[in-house]
Amino acid sequence: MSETQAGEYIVGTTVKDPERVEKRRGEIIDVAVKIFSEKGYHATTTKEIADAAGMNVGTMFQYVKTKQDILYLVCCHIHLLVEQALYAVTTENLDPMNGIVKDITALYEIVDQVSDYVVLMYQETASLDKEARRSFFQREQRLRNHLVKQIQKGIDAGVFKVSQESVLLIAEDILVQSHMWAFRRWSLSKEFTLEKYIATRIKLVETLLT
Amino acid sequence: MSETQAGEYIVGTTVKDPERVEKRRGEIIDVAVKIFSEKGYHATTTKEIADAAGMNVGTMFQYVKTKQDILYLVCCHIHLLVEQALYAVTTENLDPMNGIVKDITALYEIVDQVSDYVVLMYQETASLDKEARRSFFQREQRLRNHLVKQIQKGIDAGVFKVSQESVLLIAEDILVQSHMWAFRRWSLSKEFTLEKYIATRIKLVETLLT
Amino acid sequence: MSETQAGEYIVGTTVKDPERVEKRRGEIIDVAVKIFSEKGYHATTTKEIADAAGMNVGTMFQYVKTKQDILYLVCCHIHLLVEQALYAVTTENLDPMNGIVKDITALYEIVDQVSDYVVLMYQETASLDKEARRSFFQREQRLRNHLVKQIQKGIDAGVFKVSQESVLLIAEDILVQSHMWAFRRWSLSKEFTLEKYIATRIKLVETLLT
Amino acid sequence: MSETQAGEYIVGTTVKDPERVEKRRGEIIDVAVKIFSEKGYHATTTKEIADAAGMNVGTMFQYVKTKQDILYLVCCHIHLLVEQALYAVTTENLDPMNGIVKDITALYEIVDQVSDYVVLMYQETASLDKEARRSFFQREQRLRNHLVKQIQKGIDAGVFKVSQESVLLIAEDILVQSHMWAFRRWSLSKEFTLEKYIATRIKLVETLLT
DNA sequence: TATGAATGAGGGTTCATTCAT
DNA sequence: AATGAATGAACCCTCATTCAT
Repeated sequence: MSETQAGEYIVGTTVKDPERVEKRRGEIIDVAVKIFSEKGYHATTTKEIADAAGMNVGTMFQYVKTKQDILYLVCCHIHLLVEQALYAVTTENLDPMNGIVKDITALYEIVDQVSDYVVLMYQETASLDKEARRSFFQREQRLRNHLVKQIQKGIDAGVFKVSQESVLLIAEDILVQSHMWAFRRWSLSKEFTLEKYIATRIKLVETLLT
Repeated sequence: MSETQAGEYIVGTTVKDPERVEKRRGEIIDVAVKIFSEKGYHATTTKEIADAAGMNVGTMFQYVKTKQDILYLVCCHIHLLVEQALYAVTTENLDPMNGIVKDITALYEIVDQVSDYVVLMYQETASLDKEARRSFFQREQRLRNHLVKQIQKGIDAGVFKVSQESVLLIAEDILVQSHMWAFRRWSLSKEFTLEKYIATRIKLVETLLT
Repeated sequence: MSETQAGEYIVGTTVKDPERVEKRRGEIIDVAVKIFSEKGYHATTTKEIADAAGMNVGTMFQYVKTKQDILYLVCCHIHLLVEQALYAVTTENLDPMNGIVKDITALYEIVDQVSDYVVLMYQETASLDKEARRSFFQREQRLRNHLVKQIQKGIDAGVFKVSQESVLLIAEDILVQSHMWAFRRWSLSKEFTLEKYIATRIKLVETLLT
Repeated sequence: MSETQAGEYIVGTTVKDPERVEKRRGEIIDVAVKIFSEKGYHATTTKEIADAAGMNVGTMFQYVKTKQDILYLVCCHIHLLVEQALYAVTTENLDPMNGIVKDITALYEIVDQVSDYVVLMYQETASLDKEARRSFFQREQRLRNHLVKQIQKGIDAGVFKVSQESVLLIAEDILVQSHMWAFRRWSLSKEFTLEKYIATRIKLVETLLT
């Protein structure tokens, strides 16, 4: 019944101590995320990253096997930022509609905060190889499933009136529409502020769900 | 009142005969679109393109100034495929809802046909420089405005009941959701066929518009 | 008794009419001399020259066999400018010293006028192949011999008191010192105007010769 | 009072150990000087230099940023050869004329030894960009100033009778006339051996100075 | 574990020259 | 004689990765 066909992509290292790996990779990710989103993955040099991380190239390549690994770590990191922001909102005690509204708000706000990173994630995901990409998609799926569950709760509670097949699509839409705020900002920001965007979105989702 | 802030990005050439340029560029685009969508822009060599186009590298670079120019031509070409498919449907004599439905169907069907290219367009747009990207976005805007007009007609006819600010968003959504069928196919195709996707989308858009 | 060991280097052409060749080459030289002295021989493109000459590349290569031919023509042209300016002064009726002075003055003045070209000639002469270079050197020799004769006249007249072996060197010096005004202008112009340079030179040459 | 308008041109490197840089650059210069003077700067390939230096291209480009940097190093190296040969002669205890004679002899002898390199330096100096060229000229000026001082000593001692404005010109001449032995060897060697050239030059300079 | 010099294949682009029209 | 598109070898430089210290 598991939806994940395979294990997670594992980034190799020659370093034994897992804590050190975690810490060093954190340093790498922190700078890589910034440089990648400024110049793009391909235009960024491994040396550049190492320098910015205050680390030697050789050292960096002990915590990571390839440049692509860094991209994978970065993509996962960005995704985690979004995921954690979403999971941080408690919707337990709310009625379903308010729950969804809170989720959407949280989602769109975090995307707004890290929109450069979201754009990066969208564009450079293609530079991952099959394995890494699949593994990354699993994470994305996890997030969507969270939204599906939220909507399902509303249906089960008799509050949302929406066909089963629409549920999935609406969940996908909520997600993609948060990303849209990043990757179509060049178009949307001409007409919307974040607040107006969220408000309009919420109104539309209410129309759809009830 | 013009929405275009600047002229179109012009791809340079040293060849004087415009017809020849058109023809030769067509040959370049045809192969580049395929290779790019198979291997990605960065992984593709200019020589590879020239070879595939049955052309000398030097010759190719007379019709194009940089590798990026090829990408721009490719992106525009893909966009044009979508645009033309949309403009080909006649919705003149239809009632607004049927018009939108026909538009959506046409849009989603063409995206389905060229979905690899649409993904390419999404990902590699970032590799264009500012000028070229802006110029490309103008084209995208043109397409969205077409949808806006279609919706507006429905509103003016009193058939669609939707706030002014939602119009733009719905138009953007229709567009992005066509792209979604390409760039989230890995997720959507688990649950949807194209037909089911279109049908569900239409149902949702009917809910929204009426 | 001829000092030229071999014939002149001949620049090839496929065009029959010698007058047309002369005229067209004149057009080529006129622009090439300017572009070469602005950007240098290697940085200049044959197409650039053809364009500037209002000529097609193909056409140009009918009046010239290689790019180097253009350089050769240019070098000869520049040399001719200097030579003609020198030959234009009449020193027939002057006493030897005044003759030399007039020669020097003419020489230095023309070099001043075309100093960029002289620098070009000095630097790019090396880009000529053996044949062309030898041929060019013959022209240079011709000019030096003119000066040798002038000095000799002074010696024969009993006015100049200078050893036979010095004659040649002094002639070479007069020539090179005119070039110096071009190729060491970066140094000389800090202390000298053209007039002062000429005056000082004349004083020195008077010391040497008398 | 400083004659140097700006700092020295600095050749970039990514290698940290300065001693290694010195050593490796020495290896590069040694082969480049030879290849350049055989084939000319433009006709020489960076790979050719690296190969000849028993170095990887990539390695070479860690000690040098551009091909032009190699040319700059080469020009400076050649200039240094000349400079050091000149500074090596001790003229302290000699009377001014003998001092100058010793300087000239040393200068002309070293130029004779490295005449191919001197020609190279003359011709390719133009291929340096503004910065590098200016920096190179500073070195040249240093050398000339050394000669100026030597002459000045003679004037101060009352041995040389020569106007102030001539001093500079004579110093420049001594320098250029040493170079002449290289760049007009094709003409001079027909009539002079090095010894005869030096002897004649010395006689002329004596005439001028006393 | 950290350092940083070495590696070398490869990539985008240029340009003198030719040749069919 | 003029045109201008075609050719393709060649060039400078980069950069992910390794490995000896």
